[in-house]
This record gives sequence, structure tokens and C-alpha cells, in this order.
Amino acid sequence: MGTFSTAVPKIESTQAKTRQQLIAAAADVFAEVGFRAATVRAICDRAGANVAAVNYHFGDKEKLYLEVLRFTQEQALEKYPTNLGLKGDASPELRLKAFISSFLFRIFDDGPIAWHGKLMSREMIEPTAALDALVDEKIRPQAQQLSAIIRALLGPSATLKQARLCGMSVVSQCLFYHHCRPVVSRLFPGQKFGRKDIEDLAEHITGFSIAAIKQLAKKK
Amino acid sequence: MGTFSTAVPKIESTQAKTRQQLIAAAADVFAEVGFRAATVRAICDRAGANVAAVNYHFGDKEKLYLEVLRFTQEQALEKYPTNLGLKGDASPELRLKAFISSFLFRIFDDGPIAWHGKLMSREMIEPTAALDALVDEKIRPQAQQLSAIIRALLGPSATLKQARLCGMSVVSQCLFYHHCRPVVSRLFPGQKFGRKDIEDLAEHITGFSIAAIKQLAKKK
DNA sequence: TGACAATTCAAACGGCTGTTTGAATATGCA
DNA sequence: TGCATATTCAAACAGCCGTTTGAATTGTCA
Repeated sequence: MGTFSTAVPKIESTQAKTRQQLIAAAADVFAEVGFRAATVRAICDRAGANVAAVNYHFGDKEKLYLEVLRFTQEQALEKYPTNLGLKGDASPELRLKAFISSFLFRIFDDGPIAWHGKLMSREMIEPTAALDALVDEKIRPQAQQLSAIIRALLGPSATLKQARLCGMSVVSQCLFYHHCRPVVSRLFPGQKFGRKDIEDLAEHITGFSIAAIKQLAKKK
Repeated sequence: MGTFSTAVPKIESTQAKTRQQLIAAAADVFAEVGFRAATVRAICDRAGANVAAVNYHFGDKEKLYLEVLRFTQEQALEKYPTNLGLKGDASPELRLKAFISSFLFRIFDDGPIAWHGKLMSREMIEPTAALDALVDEKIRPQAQQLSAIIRALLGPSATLKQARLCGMSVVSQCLFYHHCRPVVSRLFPGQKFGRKDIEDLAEHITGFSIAAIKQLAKKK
């Protein structure tokens, strides 16, 4: 049915409403309990739809999951573009601080944006075919951006391998609080993850990393 | 029938044999597919035991899982103690190097020792009730050990919060290569994880961290 | 409006799950 | 050896899972 050619927007009012609600609800549930533990009944309940809705609109549970991954990736890229919104001629120190801050905020964002991070964490444990595309399209550009910042800090005599290692040291510190949150929360019950706490974290990670990198630059 | 028992020592062979085989098989299966996806039938099959064996010997699937976590953690700590056979009066720098090296070796060990790392990764994504006990019994002591090393490096004027943040910066760098291995492998296909590579990694993380910590110590 | 397609719905279907049961068997001790 | 205990076993139970079904409802366009 080639229905949506009738000029006026108004489409998708009832067209794909259930579809959209299913994706949103599924992203929520998948991020919360994982693909396997998520039940289509829970998803449909949260979406206010019938149990059969998932199979009718997506075929099966796994196809819905792929659709959710695409959706959350788009959302995350839209709110936190790889650009970071910083002038290109800023100092490497400032650019590193911006990179770390936006990385943390993206990971700890509330709502739909955070879903993608959680889904990615699960991809780490049990990678699917989707991970290959995700690395090439989204992660590698960020890695190269970070590598450029760090080479600027290390100076011209630094090796590529050294820059790569330092880059991973930076990213690892950001990801840690996200990946290991269950342990961190139990180890230090006082640790929260509000806006101020994340700014403190960004401050520490930036200071820690710049101190280390500059020290390494001297020794070379 | 029990025909082959009449002659030889036969020690406590039948005593806790099934129990032990169940733990070994369960560690295998849990590490492979996770707690939720692991079925007691698969575990019992691999252990050569009856389906009811898990409930008879451990009460239920979750108690078996906790036992497996404890077992694998003990194995890992036994093979790679946090001090790596270091004298108590060694310098903080050497003790940090030992801590980081043993942490990495423990995580990247082949065979049964590596089970624990995989299980812990899954615990992070989907914590079970077992995590509370594990943090208190095994992880917190290690965290305090690391904190002591770092306070020795930071000097007496450092705050507890600062030491805690630095400790997490150290641990995060070690865990990163394990947690994000699927991404690291795709990003840098040349990166392997043999013995030499891990020693290089330990070298970098130790140098990076000590440089950062000493710089922070100066500023305070 | 009336006919036709798209969508929703309650109900049910197999299948797999962890767990229980009660009988059968093996073990340990007098 | 004989008996009490500990362990194993096949079978079944109850419940949840993803998915299917066919009828009821809604929306669309001539």
C-alpha cells in the first residue's frame, strides 16, 4: 500500500505508532535486563500493546532487538555528535577535557541516550554481527580523534603505539565507572552519579591523564 | 555398578566427587553462556550427574553459582597473588607494578582461571545476589590493599577520596582490555594478548599511573 | 456507505526452565 | 553382615517463554 504519498505529513499518526512505542519500550527493557531476560510480554506491557504486537510488527524478538540498536545509536549520535562542539584551535589540554567530559556525560545520560551504552556493554560480552559495523562507523572515528589530541600532548617524538596505549588508558578510566558500576556502588556506597559527581570524575580523569602523558613526553 | 572400588585407596573419592565435578562443569557453562542462559541440565550433563544433583548438593542453581564464583576467585588468587611473591618492605612503585601485573595475568590467564574474569564481567552487566557477598569477601580486601599502595605514593597529605579515585584509575586500565576486548580487537587487529603483550601492558599502565600519581602528589 | 485490508486482541500451543518426588542404589559404621 | 544414612536416578510438576491462531476491531478508499 503506497499510502504515505498523500502530501500532508499527518502520516504515522496511527501508521507506526505502536511500532515506535514498541521500540522505545524494548530499548528500555533490553537495557534494563538484557536481551535474553527481557520478555516480549514485559515489552508489550510497557508499550501498551498486545503480546502478539512484536511478532506482527517485527517478525520476532531478535529483529526487534536489531531495530532497537539502530534506534539508540541514532539517538546517541544526535545528542552527542562526534564533533564535541569545540573550536579546532583549542589547546590539546582543553580538547582532552572536552573529550572526557562528553564521553562521561554520554555514558551517564539519563533516558534513551543511556540505553545505547548499556546495550553496547552487552555487545562486549556477547558480540553480535552488529558490533563490526558499530566499531567502523562510530567507535573508530572517535578513537582517531582522541589519538590526535594525545599525539599533540605527547609531542612529535612519540610513537604511534605509545599514543594508542595512552588513548586506551584515557578511555578505560571513563568506561570503568559505567562497566563496573555494580561493584563501585557496593564498594563505595557514597558514590553517586549526578551531574556534579560526573564533573568531578571528568576533572580527576583529565588531571590524572594529562599528568601522566606530560610525564611520558618528558622521558622520551 | 561400583565395581572398580574394591581394590585401590579410594580415599574420599565418592565423598564430594560429584560436588566438585558439578562446580567445575558449572564454571565452564556459566562462563560460556552466562548465569541466566546456563541450564542445570547442561551443567549436570557435563558433570555426568543427574538433573537433581544440583538441587541436592547446593539447594538451587543460584547457590551453585555463588559457590562457583567463590571457587574460581580462590583459584585465581592462589595462582596470581596480589603481591606476586614480593617482600613486604618493597617500595610502593614495585608493589604497584606487582599488583598491576598479577591483576592482568589473572584476567588473561588461559583455562579455568580465566573463568572468573568472564563470570565477573557478566556480574557487572547483570548483577546477581552473589555479587554482594563477593564484593565483601574478595574484592574489598584487594581494593584496600591497592589503596594502601597508592597512599604511600601520594604522601601523607593526600585525601582518602583522591586515593580512591587513583585506585579506580589504575584498576580501570587493567580491566579495559578485558571488558572491551571485542572492540579492541576490531579497532587494532594487531593487538594480541600473549605473555609478552601483557607484560608490555603492565609496563605501560604502571608507568602511566605512577607518573600521574607522583604529579598529583607534588601539587598537593 | 460498503467492501476490503490493516491492526489488535484473547487464547492457546509447544517447548524449555528450575525444582520436587519417591523409589532405587550405594555407602559407612556396628 | 545388617542396618541406617547418603546419594543417585527417572519421571513428573508447575510455570514461564516466544510464537501462532483466528476472530474481533479499526481504518481506508471506491
